[in-house]
Amino acid sequence: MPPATITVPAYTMFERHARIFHALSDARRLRIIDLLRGGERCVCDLQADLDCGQSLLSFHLKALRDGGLVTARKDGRWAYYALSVDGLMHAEQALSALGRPKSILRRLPVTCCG
Amino acid sequence: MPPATITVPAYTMFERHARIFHALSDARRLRIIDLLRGGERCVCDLQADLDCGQSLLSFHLKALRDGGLVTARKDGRWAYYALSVDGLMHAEQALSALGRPKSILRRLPVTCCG
DNA sequence: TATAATCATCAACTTTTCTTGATTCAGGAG
DNA sequence: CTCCTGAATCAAGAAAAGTTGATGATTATA
Repeated sequence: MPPATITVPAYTMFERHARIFHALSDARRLRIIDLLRGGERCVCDLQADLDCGQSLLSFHLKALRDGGLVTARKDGRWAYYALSVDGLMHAEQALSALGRPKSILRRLPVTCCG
Repeated sequence: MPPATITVPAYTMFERHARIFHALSDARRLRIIDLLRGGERCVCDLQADLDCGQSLLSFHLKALRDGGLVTARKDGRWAYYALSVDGLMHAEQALSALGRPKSILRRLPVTCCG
């Protein structure tokens, strides 16, 4: 019998980064992040500030978790969310890489057409 | 006759930033940006590297234009795209603002529940 | 002028994401 | 245990985004 193999979805770097930016691509989620800039908050507290349904908020918090932008902590029957310094750092690194020129040679005018 | 008024859609800062991040939220678009890191490129050239249909590429280039991440220039029958330094800077500013603590006072533990 | 090439846009369709309301689960209070 | 509350998850529908192929505008080339 062959050894058991686990098939891991092979995400490219572009897919990983796209996932992070997707978490940031919604105005509601940016508002949530803005609220969390003030420090850790429980969900019911966020709900009051955002004036949106509970399940909708939960949906967006999940999107932020999946993107690694926030961390969740349960205490009793409350859930506390906070910004993930690591996640934000990854996002900044991904973004700054996009603007970095690839190589001085490649920057020379490309004569593909015309 | 009352003076003509132009109704401008009132985008919040969050909506503007969400639009920028949305442009970055797709792996294909990140690949395009990566190709443009090497310098300005015409569409037919990009198409060869991306191995995707022409109208699809055009669709994604439009998304990048709308997000302000790239600039387009027409020369004869060719269109040349390049990274927008301004656009990338805006994105970086938007992102770094998200991580900046709002105020020392607000960082004190919030006692909303429990 | 006629032809072919580049690229944007449109229409139709598929897939993904968002939204809402209901259900479920876990923990604390009575 | 039973009831209530905070929060995640599910199911179903609405909205948005992605994909494909066709059409059209513009411009170089024969």
